[in-house]
Amino acid sequence: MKPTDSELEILQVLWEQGPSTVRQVNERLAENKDVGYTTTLKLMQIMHDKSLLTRVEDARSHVYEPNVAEEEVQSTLLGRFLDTAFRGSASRLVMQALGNHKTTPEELNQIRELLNQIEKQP
Amino acid sequence: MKPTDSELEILQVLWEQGPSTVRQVNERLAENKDVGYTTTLKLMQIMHDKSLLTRVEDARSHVYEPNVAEEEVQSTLLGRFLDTAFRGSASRLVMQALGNHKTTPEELNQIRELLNQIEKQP
DNA sequence: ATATTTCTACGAATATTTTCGTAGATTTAA
DNA sequence: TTAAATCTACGAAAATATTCGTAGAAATAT
Repeated sequence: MKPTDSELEILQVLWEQGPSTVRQVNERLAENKDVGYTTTLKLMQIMHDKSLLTRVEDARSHVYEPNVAEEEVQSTLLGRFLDTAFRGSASRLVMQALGNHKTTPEELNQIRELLNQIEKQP
Repeated sequence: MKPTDSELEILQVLWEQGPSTVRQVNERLAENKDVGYTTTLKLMQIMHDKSLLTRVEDARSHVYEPNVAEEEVQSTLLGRFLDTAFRGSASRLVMQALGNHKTTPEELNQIRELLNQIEKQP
């Protein structure tokens, strides 16, 4: 349950646009970078072997779906990232993330609410 | 300026304990995982080639220092991570980080202040 | 009906990262 | 002063990740 970078890219596409064929995924990826069809195919086959994806083989071209939830994967990756890049300090990561990147007032409020909730818990 | 995972581990040690010899770094790493001396040596040599580290060769055993600031590297990695794992949504990352990991009330207040500052800016 | 396109499967080339063995120099210990 | 230990440099093996070519089956177009 530790997708590589390329695998994560593919998961992103599937999370975003739902069940898709290899071609659909490849076309989406090709918008941003140079990648051959069989490359994407092979990766998705590997991901299927690893059970990162499920697929329906009824039709001629198989239709793939993520077999892992976005939040789960994010959580796993975040924990890892927190350790390797921020030596475990969640607050430092949060401050950097808020400082460097645009966030809407609405999102800021959401975060504030979350802070309150956390503080309420004993 | 995009250290690999192993390179990042070494940078962490150097950021934490300051200028160190290969042996010192290796001993620190060996606390957590199995790693041979020459493996660490080779990595640090590579990092020196890439200018991730500087070193003083006066003594018999060279003393290495990071040649990049922790915050810079974190910022670079964070940007990358935000894109690949959270599709660019800083707020989602922040919420997950706060939700999943222990944060002290003090840190929560720091974050709150930061939120206020951000909102104040036009 | 035949040719072209489109698909899967799969092996293997490439690229990248990580690990380590060996050689030779220099210091330290016996 | 010889032996053992410790260091650097370096090449190359091993592990991992990425890319793509080719073959054969099935569908589509001519």
